[in-house]
Amino acid sequence: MKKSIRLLITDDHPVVRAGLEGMLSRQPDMEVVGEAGDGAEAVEIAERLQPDVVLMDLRMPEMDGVAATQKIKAVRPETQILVLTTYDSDADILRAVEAGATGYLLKDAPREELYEAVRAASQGKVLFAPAVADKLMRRIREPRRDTLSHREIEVLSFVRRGLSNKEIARSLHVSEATVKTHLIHVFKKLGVEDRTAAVSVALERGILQLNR
Amino acid sequence: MKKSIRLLITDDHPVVRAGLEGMLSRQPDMEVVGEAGDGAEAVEIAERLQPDVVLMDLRMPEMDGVAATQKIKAVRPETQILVLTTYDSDADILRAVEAGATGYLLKDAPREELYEAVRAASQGKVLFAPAVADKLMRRIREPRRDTLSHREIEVLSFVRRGLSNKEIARSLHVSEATVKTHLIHVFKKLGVEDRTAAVSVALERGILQLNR
DNA sequence: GAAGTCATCAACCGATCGGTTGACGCTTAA
DNA sequence: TTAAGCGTCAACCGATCGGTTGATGACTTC
Repeated sequence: MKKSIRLLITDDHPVVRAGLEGMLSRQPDMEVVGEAGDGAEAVEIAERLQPDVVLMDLRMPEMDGVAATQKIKAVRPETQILVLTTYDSDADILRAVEAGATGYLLKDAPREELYEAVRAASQGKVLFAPAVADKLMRRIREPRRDTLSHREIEVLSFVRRGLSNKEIARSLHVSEATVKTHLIHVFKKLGVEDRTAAVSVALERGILQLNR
Repeated sequence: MKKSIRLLITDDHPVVRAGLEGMLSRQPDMEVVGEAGDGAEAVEIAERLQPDVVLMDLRMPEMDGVAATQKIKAVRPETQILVLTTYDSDADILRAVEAGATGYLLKDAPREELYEAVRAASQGKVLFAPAVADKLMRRIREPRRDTLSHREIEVLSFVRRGLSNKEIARSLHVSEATVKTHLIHVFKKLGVEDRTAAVSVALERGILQLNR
């Protein structure tokens, strides 16, 4: 008899946890050993139960999926993290991969795709949802002109809140000229022509978040 | 023996459908008679199976939850629609209620809350998640200064895409002065001082959507 | 040590934006 | 019918923005 894959499910929605639990525990070669409702809980339980694969949501209270992934990987690198989320923004995908995720699935994936992904992850194989793989490929092909620096993102986040260049300059203790320079760079990188479109594109790509 | 509540589950995520199915069909007084993956399917199945309560997601391909709710209510008004979604934007809530939803729950609701909501809905009782009720109350208390007219929303959606006033004027076949007037009104209604903040606030409140 | 990126600043330009005031016709609600 | 809201437009103003050129120093990377 094959040893079954020990799973930890992490998601802040009880409905989703129940769904995953039901679907996965019915597979003969899988076993759900725990559930967590936020990132902090996931880290704690993963350490205690040492699952083979952690299914990880990204947006959660307390600690988000990326941070939790990093912590789990730091403590026990052989734990495989399979990100399962609604969001397919470039920024989310990249951050998850950088944090050490073994795979990236979208929640609208059909059941079979999910099973396969869990099995692949348990063997350390890297597997992405087709839509996600697409995004990654495109990102690699076109030289990423949209890698904003920290400062640029910081300035853009003030723009999002409706501050003028002058106000941003005061907030950051730099001159207005500096703010303008940053923004011009942002426009070029994002391929837009004004601040409003820049904010819009940044939100779409997940460079900025809607809440705060 | 009490007659059990006949349920139709509508959600584009297989995982969520499985979760709801598992949780609800385990309740002695409930029975899941069908599942739908989009709005169009929901309308079709609801007509055929005549469920007591339809659990309805809002954002779905083909036909969104609001449209599906309207159609189902039009054909068979005694069907109770319980909206179950991730989004709690004012605009979403209002549109759902206007379409005839009997209740509005968020997906992060605990199991018990869900069970109660289904039972309440089956009797035609109106039930909202606490967070949702909060939003509705606040909306009623503060005179809604932010009810944008159709035209204003239209103009704002062009602004979001980064068009200048002149370009918007051309697109809508009106003068630039008109566009400016609309925008000034938008700023006042949303309580902001420039176009970028207006877009940002509109996105937060669900007046504009990120995609398209 | 050269090349590249990043953050910083200055001075200047024309275009655009935000705001005001005032106006007209239309429809809906009070 | 009076009021209110909507959509349309004009003319005008000062402030802001987008863009350019050019420059400096710090820090990596090769």
